[in-house]
Amino acid sequence: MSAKVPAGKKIRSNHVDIVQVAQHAGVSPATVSRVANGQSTVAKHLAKRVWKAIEELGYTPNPQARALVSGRSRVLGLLVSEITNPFFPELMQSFEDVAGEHDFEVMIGSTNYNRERAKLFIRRLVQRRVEGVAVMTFRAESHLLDELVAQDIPLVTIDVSANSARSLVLEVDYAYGIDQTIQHLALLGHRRIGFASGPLPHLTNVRRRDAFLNSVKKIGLSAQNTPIFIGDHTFEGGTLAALHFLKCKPRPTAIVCSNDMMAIGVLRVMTERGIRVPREVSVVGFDDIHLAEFTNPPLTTVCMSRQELAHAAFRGLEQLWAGSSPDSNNSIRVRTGLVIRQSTDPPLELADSLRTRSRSRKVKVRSAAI
Amino acid sequence: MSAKVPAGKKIRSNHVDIVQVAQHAGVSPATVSRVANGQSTVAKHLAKRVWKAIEELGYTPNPQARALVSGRSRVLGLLVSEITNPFFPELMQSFEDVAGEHDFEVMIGSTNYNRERAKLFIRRLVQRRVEGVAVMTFRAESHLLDELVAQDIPLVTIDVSANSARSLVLEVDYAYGIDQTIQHLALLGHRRIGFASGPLPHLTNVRRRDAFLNSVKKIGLSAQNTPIFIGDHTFEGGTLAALHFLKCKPRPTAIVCSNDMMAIGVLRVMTERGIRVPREVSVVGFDDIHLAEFTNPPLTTVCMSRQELAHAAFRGLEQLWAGSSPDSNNSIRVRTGLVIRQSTDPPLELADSLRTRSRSRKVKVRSAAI
DNA sequence: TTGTATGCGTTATCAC
DNA sequence: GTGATAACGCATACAA
Repeated sequence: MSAKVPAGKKIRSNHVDIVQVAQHAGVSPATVSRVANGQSTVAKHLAKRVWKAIEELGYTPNPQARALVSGRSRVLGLLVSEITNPFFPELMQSFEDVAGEHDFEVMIGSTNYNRERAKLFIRRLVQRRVEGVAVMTFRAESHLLDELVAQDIPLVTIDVSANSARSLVLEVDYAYGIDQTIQHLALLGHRRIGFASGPLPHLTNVRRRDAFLNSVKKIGLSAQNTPIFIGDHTFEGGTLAALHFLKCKPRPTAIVCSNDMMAIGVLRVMTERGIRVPREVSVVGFDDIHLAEFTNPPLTTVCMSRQELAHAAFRGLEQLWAGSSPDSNNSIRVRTGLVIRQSTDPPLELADSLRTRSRSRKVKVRSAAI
Repeated sequence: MSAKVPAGKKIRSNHVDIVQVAQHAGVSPATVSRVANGQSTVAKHLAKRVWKAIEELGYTPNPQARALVSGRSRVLGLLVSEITNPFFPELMQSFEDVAGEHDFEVMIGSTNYNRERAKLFIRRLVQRRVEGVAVMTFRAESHLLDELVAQDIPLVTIDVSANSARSLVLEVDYAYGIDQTIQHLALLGHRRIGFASGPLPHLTNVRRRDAFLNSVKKIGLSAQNTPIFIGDHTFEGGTLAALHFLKCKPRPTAIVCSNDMMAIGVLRVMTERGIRVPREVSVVGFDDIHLAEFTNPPLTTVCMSRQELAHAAFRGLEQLWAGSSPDSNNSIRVRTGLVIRQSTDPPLELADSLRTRSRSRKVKVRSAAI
């Protein structure tokens, strides 16, 4: 008979529930549910009353209950490589934004190139009953995705396909931006262009390199004038690439990098050696990470729009939910485009005759593309 | 009597549920629940059998059902300023990691300094019934948090307190790192040190500035030798600050910035003007964002550990859940510390006599602190 | 068109 | 210690 309440136990939420709303509006819970879910089968005057009650009571449906009964969690997964790589934050934000607009929550995880870590995150994804996951990792860690595939969870990947009927791959059109790059360099007068590649086990890097090879072939450059260095997409890899190209004879007058971090590494070596960029050597990156605007000089680079990527990924998921036939067009294209900043100029030999033109070009901080 | 199944309707999950496990193990669902939740009141041999069944069937409890009945969503909110600011990704990752270890999911949102956006995110947080939120935004947008406070949701903030009984503020010890900085500069021989502040409406910036003022006073510098410029924590703000200090007479030999982005802006101006850093002017940042290692030269800066911040935030939430008395020690301290890289050197006047020492110092890429 | 009743998968409250 | 059974808040099949 003690009045003692089990401390901190019955702290039931102060949230209004559907029954209260129903009473307040003088209708049944079912009707409230229908109104809240935008079903048109409710009489106008009733719907109005229900909305009023909802407003007045500040009712917000309990997502857990909703998920439980509908079998749909309204949670998505987003897997990225590493969160400290400046490429990804924008992607994450864009993806959260689209998802949010469609009333989805997103669980974000980064592999940090660590299998265990990825495995753990993926486990949490399936436990949370995600309705789909965007694998924005540019890597073929397909066996990591097995658990997802086994659960038949819709999957959107980049470049490399998961082996699942309910998956779809985003095809990045590397060729377009790289073509622009090479033509930009050719126009400036460059005839010896080095390429700093990423690790070739990864399909994405093979594609970037092949696009490069293809583009330089188009403008008639020989293999000896298009040396390739295999790096690892890190800053250090960039420094190594720079040192490599510096030793090449003849030395390339322009260096195209497979990502921005390597380009930044190249920039550093050049600065340290007193080699002026772009006067003595032009440098081009890839990705257009936020940072590229703040390097010294600002980096000319190929932009792969994170926003476009994120939107494409979400659209892909939608297609999968709609059950698009797997063999139709289950790939979505994502474009790329050159952003010209200040790390490219005519090669030294041609510089004087073009100096004026080049200087005027430098005025614009960001010449848009895409 | 048609066999036609409402297409795509009854796609009930293929997840094993607690009842199946119970049957498989020959016990009641309640027992399975107890085992799964680690209650010690279950007989050993039964527990063993249950675990076996769980393994064999690959059972994972449905979080939605769990949340529904327990009233605990196991979801946390994390609010940051802007995701493209390199300070935050690491913070986000660390926070997700701690949270994950404790079986919490986290919803991440960034304000982008946009009220509407923040408002929207916060609404989603309360709809999702988050059990707590970390407001890592360094800003006093307290009225934005009203909705959270009204719902009595535990809140952890930085520097500035939310007006809620269930909140707690992380006190960053700016003074420690800034003291180290000034002493480092003084040791190098600097007697004229400029400070590029962030916008002063924000308490965090006031604190940083005050810490600076305090530190320079300690080494006996006059106000005229410690000019202050009020910037805005952006790259552009940094360039403005640099231009300002360049015009000061006497010109400061060292510039301390309230954050790294401004320092990077300073670096840029100096490079453009042909003023060598650190030979002619030393530059120090604040935050130690990832990027600081890759600037030219690598930036000496004050590190505020994102990991420490994230852990502190989570600990704070735990304290709040435990119901620590609000007046006890409801503030948690976070340390800072100087990371010496290569953007600081003795001032030009003293340079020759110290050249050797300075060069040897340059060898280490990252001299740790904290 | 509206209301009633059932079930989603789990934990909590009882008896046993 | 263990097992029935009743919530949790909602959507929905079905009855009205």
